[in-house]
Amino acid sequence: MDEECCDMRGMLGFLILFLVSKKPMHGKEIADEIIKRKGEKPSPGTLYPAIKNLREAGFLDEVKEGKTITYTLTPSGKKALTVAKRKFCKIFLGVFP
Amino acid sequence: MDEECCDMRGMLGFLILFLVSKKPMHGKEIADEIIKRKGEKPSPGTLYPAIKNLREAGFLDEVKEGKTITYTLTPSGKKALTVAKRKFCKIFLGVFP
DNA sequence: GTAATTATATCGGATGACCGATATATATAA
DNA sequence: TTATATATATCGGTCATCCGATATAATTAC
Repeated sequence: MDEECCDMRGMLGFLILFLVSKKPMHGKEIADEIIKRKGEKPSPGTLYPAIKNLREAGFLDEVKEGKTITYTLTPSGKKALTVAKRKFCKIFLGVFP
Repeated sequence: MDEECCDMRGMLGFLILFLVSKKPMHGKEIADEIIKRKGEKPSPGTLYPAIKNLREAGFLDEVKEGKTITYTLTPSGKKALTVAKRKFCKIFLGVFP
C-alpha cells in the first residue's frame, strides 16, 4: 500500500498485451510507452521477463531484426486480451469518467 | 501470469476505495460487490487486511454498529482516490471501449 | 441458555511481481 | 579495430498481495 493507495502491481502483462495490440512494438518502444503512461520506467528486469512470459504463454510472436525484436499479438494473444479486457472493464466499471 | 494474462493483483486497495466512495459500506457489502465484479470472492484474509491498511493510512473512517462496521472515505481518502483514479486512467487510457 | 450463524480480524505461508546489477549481442562511432 | 551505445536477457533477492485456516465477538434461532 503506497501513498497513492495502490501500486497496480500485477497489471504489467495486461498492459503490454494491450499496447502491442494497438501497434507492433519492440521492447524499448513498450518501455517508452509505459514511461509515458505510468511516469516511471520499468526496470529491464521487470519488462523483459514479462514479455517472455507472454511469449511463452503463446500470446506474442517475435520478429528479430538486428538487435531489436518486434512483438505482435498471436491469435491466442488477441483472444486472451479480449477476455482480459472484458474482465478489466467489469471490475473497474465506473472508475473511468 | 495466469491464463487471462494478468491477475490484477495490487488493485484491491484501489477497488475498495472506489467502491466505498460510491456508497459507505461494511466489509460484507464490499465483498459482495467484489464478487459481482470479479466473479470470485475475496478471502477474508485478503479483504480485511486490505481494509485495515486503508484505515491505517487514514483513508477510511469506520462506524461500528453491533457486529457490522460501516466504512466511509475520509477527506484524505477522497484525495488519495482522486490521485489514484487519475493515475489509473492515464495508464489504461484506451482500454475502456 | 445453548447452538448456530454472521461479521470482523489475525496468522503463517506461498506466490509472484518487481528491481538492481549484471551479462550478452548487435550496431554505431572514433 | 577499438570503444561506446543500444536492445535484449538473466539472476538473486525483496516485498506486498493474497489465501486458507482459525479466532473473536455479536446476533439470531431454538
